[in-house]
This record gives sequence, structure tokens and C-alpha cells, in this order.
Amino acid sequence: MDARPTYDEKLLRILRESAAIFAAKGYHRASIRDISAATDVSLSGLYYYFRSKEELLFLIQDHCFGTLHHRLNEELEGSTDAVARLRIFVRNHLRFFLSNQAEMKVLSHEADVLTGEHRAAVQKRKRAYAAAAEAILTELGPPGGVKPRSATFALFGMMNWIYTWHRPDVDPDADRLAEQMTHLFLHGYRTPIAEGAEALPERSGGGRGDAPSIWRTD
Amino acid sequence: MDARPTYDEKLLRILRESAAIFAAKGYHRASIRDISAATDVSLSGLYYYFRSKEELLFLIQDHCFGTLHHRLNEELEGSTDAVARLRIFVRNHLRFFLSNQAEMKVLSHEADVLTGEHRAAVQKRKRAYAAAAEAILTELGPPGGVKPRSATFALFGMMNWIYTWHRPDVDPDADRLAEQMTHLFLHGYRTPIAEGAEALPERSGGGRGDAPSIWRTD
DNA sequence: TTCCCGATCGAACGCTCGTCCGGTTCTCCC
DNA sequence: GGGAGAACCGGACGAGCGTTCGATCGGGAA
Repeated sequence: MDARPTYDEKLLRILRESAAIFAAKGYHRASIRDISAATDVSLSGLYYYFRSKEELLFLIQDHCFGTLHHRLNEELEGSTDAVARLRIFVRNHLRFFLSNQAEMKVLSHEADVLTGEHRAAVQKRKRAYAAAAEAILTELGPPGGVKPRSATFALFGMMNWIYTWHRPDVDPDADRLAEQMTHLFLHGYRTPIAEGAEALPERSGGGRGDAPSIWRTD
Repeated sequence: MDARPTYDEKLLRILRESAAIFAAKGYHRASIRDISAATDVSLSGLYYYFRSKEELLFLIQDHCFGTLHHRLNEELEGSTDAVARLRIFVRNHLRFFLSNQAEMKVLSHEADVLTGEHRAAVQKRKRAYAAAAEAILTELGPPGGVKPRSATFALFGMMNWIYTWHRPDVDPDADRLAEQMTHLFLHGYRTPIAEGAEALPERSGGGRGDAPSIWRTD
């Protein structure tokens, strides 16, 4: 066994530690000096592995998104039933979220930090992944009243919000949560909205869908 | 009409402009100098209205949460039917989110920035609001298989994720979204999970609910 | 042994940040 | 007019930031 780690191994280690620090303190509040301390690599030594702090964030996000999507395709392979595919999608997403909480927090929390080409590259990955999700929903057949776009994002919201509340000692594990969220989503998505029955008498404001500004002083 | 604004009016204006800047750039990246420029108040003049940048964030979050919860109670008054109350809750939440997107983004995105008493005060507000939500779910009767705690957070996830995707020119307005999300949630929440039918054959890993680390190198 | 080059480091640079101090202006009341 | 207190400001301070530069280390090739 070689004691010396290779270039790639050391880079991955730096990415892993950096992700943990970004997740804990947030990208902007975390300093390269924090990362230097956590990795035992000197401040300037780190710049041998990335060109800038922003590129470091990009490397983390790109690697995570790539792996997430790649594993989804692996898991989906051979499955044709639409409902089963939805279930696999949700399970894959939640497993990753709970197994790599720090990385996934960085992915969803620091989504709009990158600029230029880095931003474009990550957004491309994100769009491809979201398209895969929307395709699975489309396979389910016509929805019962909720638009596929809203429904897709509602599902993503359910799943991505997890990092703000999940406690492993109290809450269900990834597979159980996947069952529950698939169930939660599926029934609502396919059940038609009863015509008219859902209407709610207008109350305050009157302007449809508007709420007064939160800064109102009365 | 008095041309000179009162102390309170000016404070609220500062809070409003600050919220917009925090939402756009993120709390840590936004500087007091940015806020000074946006409000036309000198750098040091701002400190007449708050003791520190953190207190400024606290004032925004406290005011928003307080107003949100207060209006919920107003809207709920007189309504006794459990489903109607859920619908009112979702509608109130979404109306606020879409009418005050910047403030709500600050509320959910910069949730764990505060420390000490500020943090405690906001968390108290948040817990009270979440408890109100969970109480409404409890009124719905026993769920069909999803725990109320998970279900509550799933619902919050759906709603709070909105600021990442909603485009007013494409997507439904707050009231329609409220209808759809209530519908989505309600059917899944009350429909029992068919015993055994939801199980999915294990595939990769084998470890129940685990995914291999994203940093695996093979 | 000598040389080379990828890998690593200490020390600094220029900049921006949050905050504070001392003083000035404005407004109202006597 | 004069005094008091609220409202406001210019300019600076020290700290921390991302990044860079020139020098050094260490192990395989010649």
C-alpha cells in the first residue's frame, strides 16, 4: 500500500472537507484559511488544486450533481413502470441527500453564487436532472389538475427542504421517507381536483392572490 | 402632509431596502455600504437605527415572522372546518411568500445566521408558527401512513421552495398554487398506504437507506 | 551524485469589511 | 435668541479576506 496519496485522492479529500465547511458556515463566511486548517494544507498550497475559491465551489457542485444524476440513471435502468420509476427517483434523491447532507446543502443552498462559465455548467447539469424528473412525471399520465411544472417543483421542494429539519434519531430513514413522499405526491397528483369544490371564499385584501406588503404600518 | 418621515417610517424603509439587498446578494456578501448606498443614509448614520449588522437581520426576520403569524390568526378566525383551515393556512403562507419574496427569501435562506438571543427569539417565533401548522394537520384526523411531523415539513418544503423557481409570468398565482398544493398534500396525507404494495426491491448498496458516499472514487 | 520538476510553503499585498468616534446639523420649546 | 436633545455624518481603525510570489522540498531519472 502506498502511503502517499495521489493527486486525485488529495483533491477529493480537499473537496470533501471544503464541502463540510461550506455547509457548516456558508460559502461566503467560510474562508480559505478555514479550509487550510481543516485539510492541513498550507494556504498557498491549496491553490495548486484550484484556481480560486469560486472554482473550488464549482468543483464540489459539479462533482455532486454529476454523481447524483449518474446514479439515478443506473438505478432507473431496466425499470419501465412509471410509478416504480418515480419511486426510484425519489429514493435515489433522498438517499443522496441524507448520505451526503453537507454536500447537498452546499448544492441547494449556494446555488446562485457561481458566475460565468461555472454557473452555466452547473445550471446545465441541474436542468438535465430536472428534465429527467419531469419526464418521469409525464410518464405517469395526465395529472388531475396540477401542472407538471408546478408539481415537479413541489416534489423537489419536499425533498430538498430536508436538510433544514431531518434528525436521524427521530425521523424516518431515506427509504421510508421516499415511500412516504412518493405516496404523498402520487395521490394528489393523479386525483382530479373536484370542480368548484375547492374554492374558498375571499377574505382579506380582495385582490386575488395578493397579500398586503409585510411592511404595512397599520 | 408632513414631508419629514418619522423615526418608525424611516426604520421600516431601511428594513425593506436591506431585505431586498440581503435577498439579492445574501447576508454575508451584502455590506453595510451597499445598504448605505441604497437607502441614501450615511454609513455611520445607519447605526442610529440598529446596533449591528446582525441586529439588522434580526429586525427583518422578527418583523416578517411576526406579521406572517399574526395575519394567519386573523385569517383563521371563525373558521372551524379542518380542511378549510388547512387551505387558509397554505393560502396565507403562499400569498406572503409571493408578495414579499425578498423578505421571505431572507427568512428561509438566512435562517441559521443569527446567534444568541436574536437566534432564540426568531426560533421561538418559528416554532410557534410550525406548531400552528402541525395543530391544523392534527385536526385533519389520523394520517394514512405519513407521520404528522414529516408531513408538516414536507408541506413546508413545497411552499418554501417556491422562491427558487416561481416566475410570475409563467406560473400560477398564490391562490391557485395554494389550491393545488393543498390538494396535492391532502389526498396523500389522508389516503392510507397500501400495505406491502409500496415496497420496492432493493437494488444497489444493500444497506437499507444508504447511498455510497459521493466521493467514492470507483 | 546531479538534475529536474511536481508539490508545497511562508510571508506578504491590496482590498473590503463592520464598527466607532468626534463633531455637526436640524427641530422644537422656552 | 438660546439651549437641549434627537438625527445624522466624514473619516478613520483594526481585522480578516482572497490571492500571489519567490523560494524550498523530495523523489525519480540520467
